[in-house]
Amino acid sequence: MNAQATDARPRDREATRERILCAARTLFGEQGYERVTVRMIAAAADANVALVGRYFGSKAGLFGAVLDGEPTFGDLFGGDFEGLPRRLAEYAAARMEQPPESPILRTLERSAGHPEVQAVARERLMTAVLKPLEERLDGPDAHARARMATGTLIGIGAMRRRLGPEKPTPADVDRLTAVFEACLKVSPA
Amino acid sequence: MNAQATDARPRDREATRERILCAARTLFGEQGYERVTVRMIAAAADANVALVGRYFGSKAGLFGAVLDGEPTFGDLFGGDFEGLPRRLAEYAAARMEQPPESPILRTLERSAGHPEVQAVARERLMTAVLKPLEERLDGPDAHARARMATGTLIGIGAMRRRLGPEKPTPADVDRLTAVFEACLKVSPA
DNA sequence: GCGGCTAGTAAACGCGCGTATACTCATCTG
DNA sequence: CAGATGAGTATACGCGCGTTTACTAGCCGC
Repeated sequence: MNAQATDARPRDREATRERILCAARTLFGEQGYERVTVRMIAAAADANVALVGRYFGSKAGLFGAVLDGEPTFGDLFGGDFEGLPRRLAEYAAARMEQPPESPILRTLERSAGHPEVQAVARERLMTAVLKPLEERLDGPDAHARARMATGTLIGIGAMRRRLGPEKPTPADVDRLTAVFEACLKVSPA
Repeated sequence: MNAQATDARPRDREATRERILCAARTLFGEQGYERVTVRMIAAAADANVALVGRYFGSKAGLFGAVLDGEPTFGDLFGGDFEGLPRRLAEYAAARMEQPPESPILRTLERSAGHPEVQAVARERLMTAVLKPLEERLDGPDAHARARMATGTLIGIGAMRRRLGPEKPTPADVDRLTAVFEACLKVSPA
């Protein structure tokens, strides 16, 4: 038997790269860009620190790669327009209840820091959330309405982060639905 | 005339302390706890770095002193309950338009970082915003409703920070009013 | 079987951070 | 005017960060 099974791992650039990316996704999602160090990521991925630099160029590059891999909100926004506020409400409620894996919003809302990352974060926020939502909206003020709904989503996440998760009641989901309806409505009352 | 006016400053412990505190308030409000260094604060206050330590014990202590000096939201929440959503909307709209001085929300929303500061930030968010608002609300779910409105306020600030300020139209204020009404209403629809 | 490409490693570099220390000198008291 | 007090200063310490460099060793084609 060649050495022990514990420290034997086949050399595999792709697999290692993937481990690093996965660890980064989790940690960035949990703690945001600034608080996560490349050493933490490397340790979580059981890889060497230098490999982060080699495979992703820099910490910011790795962050960008993480964002690139995040799913779009197409499925959320895609259905019928009538049910959109309710779907957003249910998504937000789910986010309220438990720390999510590491969706784009959480990562972004946690990474207000380095200006280097602000650019990529803002660009991603626009292309992945704001723009798709905006394109779903008819009538005037589509941008402002999409912006308000996005802001509400972010705010709910921020609150959960500050005050801890909270199990939403059915009344909460109803209220959230009303809030998103108010956000997206063309002319308020 | 004794010496030049440019580099002559009377030795005044209180005044210097105040300059540091003021600079910290501005910088923390603009950039958050993590991104602001004590050297930046000292430079902005035209004071020596060591004085920060001497007068406030530590960076976290200085942050706490800043939060202590921030105004409460009593005036916003204090008026008639009917007009509360509109007042919140107008406040949020004003926040959308231009970077505010350094209100508590901005400081808090920017300081998600160090756990040491998280505690004081959360406590402050609760005592200065969430609790006062919650106490203004009658009926069930007061906590959830206050939480949602607070989250919306934070979310709007977060959006402005990400995407830049944007001049809100009257329609935006109307929409915001509707959103806050939806947040605060006892039973949605 | 062996040489070369390259995945993976170890260690260090330079930097900026928060903080602590030792000092200078303006101001006030007698 | 002389001396004490303490506001203000200059500087260094230790640390952890992102990054880089020089090296080791596993795999693959010949």
